[in-house]
Amino acid sequence: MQGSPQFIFVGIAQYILFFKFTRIDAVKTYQEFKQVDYPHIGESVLQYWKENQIFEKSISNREGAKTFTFYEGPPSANGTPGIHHVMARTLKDIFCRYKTLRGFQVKRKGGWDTHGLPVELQVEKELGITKEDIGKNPTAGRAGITVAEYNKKCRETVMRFKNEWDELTEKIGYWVDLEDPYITFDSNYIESLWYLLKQLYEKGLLYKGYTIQPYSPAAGTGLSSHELNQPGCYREVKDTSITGQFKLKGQPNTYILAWTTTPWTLPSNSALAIGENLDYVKVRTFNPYTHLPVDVILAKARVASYFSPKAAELPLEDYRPGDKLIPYQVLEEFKGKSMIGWEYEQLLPIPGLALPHPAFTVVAGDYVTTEDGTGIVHLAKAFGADDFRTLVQQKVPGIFVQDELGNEVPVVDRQGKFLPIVGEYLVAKMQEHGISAHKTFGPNDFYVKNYTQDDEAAPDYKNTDVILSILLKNENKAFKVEKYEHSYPHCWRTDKPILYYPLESWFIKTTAYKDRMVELNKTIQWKPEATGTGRFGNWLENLVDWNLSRSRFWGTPLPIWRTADGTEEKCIGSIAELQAEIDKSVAAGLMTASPYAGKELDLHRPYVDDVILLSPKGQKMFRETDLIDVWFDSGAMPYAQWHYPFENKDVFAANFPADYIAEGVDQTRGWFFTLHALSVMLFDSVSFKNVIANGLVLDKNGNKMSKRLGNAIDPFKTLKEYGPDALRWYLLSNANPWDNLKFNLDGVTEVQRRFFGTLQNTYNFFALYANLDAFIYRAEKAIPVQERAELDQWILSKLQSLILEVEAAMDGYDATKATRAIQNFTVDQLSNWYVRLARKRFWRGDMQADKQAAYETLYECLFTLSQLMSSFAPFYADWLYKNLTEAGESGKASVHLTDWNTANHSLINPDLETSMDLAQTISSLVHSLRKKEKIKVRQPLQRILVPVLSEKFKSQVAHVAELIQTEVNIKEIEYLDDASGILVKNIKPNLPVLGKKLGPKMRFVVAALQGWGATEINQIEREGNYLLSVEGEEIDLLLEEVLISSQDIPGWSVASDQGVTVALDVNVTEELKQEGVARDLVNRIQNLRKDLGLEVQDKITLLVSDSNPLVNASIALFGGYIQEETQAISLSLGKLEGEATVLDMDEFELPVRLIKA
RNA sequence: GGGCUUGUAGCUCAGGUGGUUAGAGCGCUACACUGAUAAUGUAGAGGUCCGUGGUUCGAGUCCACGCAAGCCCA
Repeated sequence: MQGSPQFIFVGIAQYILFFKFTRIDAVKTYQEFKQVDYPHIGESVLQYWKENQIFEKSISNREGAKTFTFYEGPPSANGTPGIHHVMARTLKDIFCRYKTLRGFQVKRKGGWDTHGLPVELQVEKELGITKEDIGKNPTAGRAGITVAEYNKKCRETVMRFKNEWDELTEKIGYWVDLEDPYITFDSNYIESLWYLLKQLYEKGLLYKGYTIQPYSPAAGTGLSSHELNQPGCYREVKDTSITGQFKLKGQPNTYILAWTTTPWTLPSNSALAIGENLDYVKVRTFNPYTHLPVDVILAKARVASYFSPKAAELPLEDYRPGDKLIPYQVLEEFKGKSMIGWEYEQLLPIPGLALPHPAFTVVAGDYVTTEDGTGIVHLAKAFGADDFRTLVQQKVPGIFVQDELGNEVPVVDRQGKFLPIVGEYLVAKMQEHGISAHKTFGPNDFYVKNYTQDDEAAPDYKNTDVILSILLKNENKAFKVEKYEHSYPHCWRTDKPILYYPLESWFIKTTAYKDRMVELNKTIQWKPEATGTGRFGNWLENLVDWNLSRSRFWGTPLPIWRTADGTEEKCIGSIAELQAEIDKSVAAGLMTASPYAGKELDLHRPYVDDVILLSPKGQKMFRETDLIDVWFDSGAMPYAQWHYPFENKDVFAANFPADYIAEGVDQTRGWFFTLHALSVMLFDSVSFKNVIANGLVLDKNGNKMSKRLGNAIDPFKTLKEYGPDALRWYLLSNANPWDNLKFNLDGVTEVQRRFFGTLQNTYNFFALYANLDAFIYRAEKAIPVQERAELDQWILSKLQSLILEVEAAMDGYDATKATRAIQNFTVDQLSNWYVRLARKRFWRGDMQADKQAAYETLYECLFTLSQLMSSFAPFYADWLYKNLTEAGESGKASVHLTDWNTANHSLINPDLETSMDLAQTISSLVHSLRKKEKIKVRQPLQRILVPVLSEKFKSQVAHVAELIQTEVNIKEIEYLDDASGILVKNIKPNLPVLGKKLGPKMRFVVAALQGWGATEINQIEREGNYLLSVEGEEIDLLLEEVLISSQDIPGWSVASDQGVTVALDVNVTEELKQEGVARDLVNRIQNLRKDLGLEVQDKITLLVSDSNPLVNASIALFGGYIQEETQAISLSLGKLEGEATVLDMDEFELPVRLIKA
């Protein structure tokens, strides 16, 4: 090596390096690492990125390039981040990094979700107050807080853990712009929202309507679901339940039975719901109250609850009115589906409450069960959320009347009593049926629950439900009436039962764009696909209008002002418009001054509520007090993050729609929907083209992580122990991100050991020898691939295939495939095969072409890997990249600033890859045989036999013969072809091919082939076909329809796998034995060297005891080899006197003396 | 209750369009290698492919009905 041109060249490079980096170990151009501290790599690379602004450069470098748009779904910073956030954020990060390498400019604006109920609840809890206290003065015994103070507190709370979030984001290497994030409480952000709301308003898509909510007539207020979940709200109560008889039209004397625990809703019945897949029966029997014969319909599974089994045998004709047992007979059975559309007569035909078709028909309801009742559910549109939704979807009208303003109102008023229209009917019916009660009822006295403090213990006490049930019994309209104990929600303030009641809300008419949303959804690539077609697609198919209203305090106010009578209203679409309207209002004298005069503009409550505007007709308009759903905030981020359209119109245009977004699958009806809905309604576009909906991160036993149970994984602790790269790699490679992940730290350890450890070993191996040989990679001086060894060509071929595989996976948003492919290449191909077989090339001799080629090949593999893996393990990849490139000074400042190296197709050599596969298979088979025969690999053997059935196969094996020979320590490979005459062939049907041709006749042919011998096989091989007679039919069997293999060599011990068969010649000749001893000797001396602590390059002298003829013969023949391997400058046989080491040679002992030269 | 997802070795996961003997890694057992060495290799054991029916010459794969777990919605 001394004096070679290569050395001089390298020497200069080192010289330069010495001064540039002032390294102490200046001879070493590639850094070597004994142990690797992965967390430290994460920290130091992060530091490097910060100091050199690598993230900023990765974007500014791509100025003018095609854009790849990513939208950040804003997290809420009022809680600390968990391990599942690492998953979500990693998933977001990798595709942005990948696309950057592929030449796109990828801007990623961070964002924060700041409004909403969770924030408010947290503040309520911390202040020890409830919703009732907000906006009230403190009074005796109660806290109180102004809306202004309350919202101030919310604003403070919501960013409380921003620092933790930012820290996590940085430490896991999620590149997103944290300097200039969008914040949903920002005035500019809200202004954009107002603009969008006004767009919807002007399209007529914003309207005020009803939604069925829990309502307390006693308190006169709606209750939120969280108020309803307060402990003690649900109580066991006894209510009158009625099974009503609804008379069918077109089927004489036939009734549908439907059960309700709220009889007061029966006057509002307008449909009946069945379960499409449930079984129903028609039963002939008698009404237990009127004793009239009736045919009734109910779910088959409920028959036993309505009829006594003892009565089943009784003949119908024997029934006498008053009999305890009522006979019954099942007439027919059918599926619920067949009942859809059946018409029935209105149960209570109250004058003025008639409805047109399709009212009073049977519809399908997905919530119908056979757990209680009749398996048929009575629907009253005004008084049940399910009822309302079903009837809206089925376009069935509900029972409502018009109030004096022309608005539709239910027949129960806000005090919880029937309107006179029902009251009058009931008064008349009570007279008609002679029903007496504890008091005289007037038309205005029918409260649906006891809201009037009536004494329930009073004699003859009857509530509205009871009165209704009596009259239904009398009119042959009730099949069963009984007290029923169940759990029913009560108002936490008044203790009175609540009603489900239609309350006013603002809606976005998403249903108007349903078809378009469905259509555009089909253009989105969902990962996994089923979330798009199923979960999201089905949701769109069953879309209802978006209820926008929230009766809360901390959120985006609805920008609609209305007159008190609701006849005039105005929607405000910008701050400027608001200012102008305020000015008008002030000029008209409605306000003395603008509430914002001299103050900072805050569009939140309570300030915006102080604004009174002037209507066109000169009336006062007040803001509708509702806030809007926070999901509108986040769904509008494509526009509002840029303050569109007030600023950045061009930026928005260049970044809409997103190419890619990712969030948890729980966002399907949340962010994914609101993004989609708004873009379709406002821009007739999707808002994202590709989306990954990731699953949950569970603990290792598959349970939900929770801080309370203590099974939550702390991301910061995990990062500290394992570093970011192994963690990210584990999250991505272990399972598809859309499946739930059972998070197990052992898995992270495994990734670290198996993948990163192996890669690191490979790098260390390279660095160690490259430094010894002073090798530095120079692309321009590299040896052309076709001039390199076959092994090099092979690994480079594999490498190109890997690049293609990673590209395909990443272009299809499949990170798991990509990471697994990289890992398999690194561990199986590069480390366990290439490096192992090529090792000797690195440590032998001078720096000739073969050795240089080996270095270059290994370097190119590692270099390419650093780029391929950089999206997934950004810290380690950059560190590896820097270690590889610093020496040559050829690299960029970071792997993340490089351009993607696409695959070189000309280097892909499928034949060579097949050959190498064969080498691996054959080696494995020989190992297996050696084990079976108990002959260790160190013992050389003469030959293996390989049957070859084609020339191609033979040449493919011959190609890698030397490799196999070295790998399994044999002298030669002998090929057995047809001519040898000793092959035993096997024939099997090629099933996929033959199955299509033969179908049912297959099994006869399969049976026939099993009986075949050499004659038949030879014939079909010779002639290309064979006429087979089965079941009296001639079948022409073609050669390509069968598979012929050789799995046996008579007289030999063989092993087979994947159609390859190998036999091993186990005969150990004297010379082979001697060679074996020589190798054993080398092995023992190497161990001795190591025990003595000798360095690789240390020379020794060796004296071997002249005591064993086998050893003597071995040394005579292989002394040179032994000396070379053990770096012995002398090797002599003789009598050992004094100090000697006794080597255990398995079969004998051998004293030697080893002295360092 | 509905929609969707998942169920394959002790554990984590692969298994286009149905094809004969269902694979990998970890773990376990044994052995080998020893100039990548706190590294590595090889082999072995380990399966009712959640269950039951069905379609088919043939089902882990397709269909139906269940069971179990999870998410979302009621």
